[in-house]
Amino acid sequence: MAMCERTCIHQDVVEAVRERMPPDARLDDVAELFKVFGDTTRIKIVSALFESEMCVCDIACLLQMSQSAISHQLRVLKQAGLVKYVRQGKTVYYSLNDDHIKRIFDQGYSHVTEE
Amino acid sequence: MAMCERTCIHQDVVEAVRERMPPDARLDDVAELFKVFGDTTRIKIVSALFESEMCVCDIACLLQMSQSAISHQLRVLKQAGLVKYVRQGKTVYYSLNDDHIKRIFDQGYSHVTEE
DNA sequence: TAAATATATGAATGTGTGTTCATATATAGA
DNA sequence: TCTATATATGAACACACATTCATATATTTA
Repeated sequence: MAMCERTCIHQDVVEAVRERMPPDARLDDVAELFKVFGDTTRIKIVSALFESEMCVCDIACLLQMSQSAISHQLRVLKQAGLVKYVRQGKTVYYSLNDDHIKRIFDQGYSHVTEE
Repeated sequence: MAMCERTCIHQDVVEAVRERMPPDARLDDVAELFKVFGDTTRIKIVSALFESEMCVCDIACLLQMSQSAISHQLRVLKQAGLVKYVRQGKTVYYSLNDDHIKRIFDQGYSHVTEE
């Protein structure tokens, strides 16, 4: 049985880190946010919306995926507060909610390209 | 049956967006990276390592989780190239690989706090 | 060399999630 | 009002994944 599951090795370090870390709830929110970006389909939708607002139909066409799959993922993006939409007759146009999203994406993008 | 799964509504928009979007492989990499950040345990480990390098034992102690669970997640972080480690006797000290990680985290963090 | 400790890892399990399929809803036009 | 089209959504299914459990490996110390 492992000793270290009950006792820390460096109590002082652990205490210091614990005090300086953000509260758990905050970190959970951060993970939740990144999780939304952590899907191929969703990141492609976001990437597309950087260029132009788009209707569901066109996104499905662009990504060669079913309309249903796109709708479901747009729902996730909407619930995360990343996209907004405007209805115009039969079609619904989606766009990004703010440009902070672009900054988050760019940081990730530059990380994978700088290698 | 939906018409829009075969035909785009705005061909011109779709074409323009397609041309300006990054290649699929790149976007897959970006999603993969964000997915690593998109887990509560991993984001807490990363957040802890911002403060100090730490051994597996202390991380487990800090997060009140099993040593095994932490080891498994450190493996994921290592495979993603986010952490490095140094062995010192029986203990292994993990630390962040570069400070780009901090910038990515900060963007996500400020997004969830600015609400 | 034997015992203790820190870490790593494979298998199993339960849970989460993305897509599909079928269908419902909403709007426009005939 | 009936039909066509664009979108939304619930259920089902397959797959991914995080943790646990048992155990292996590595290193130190007695």
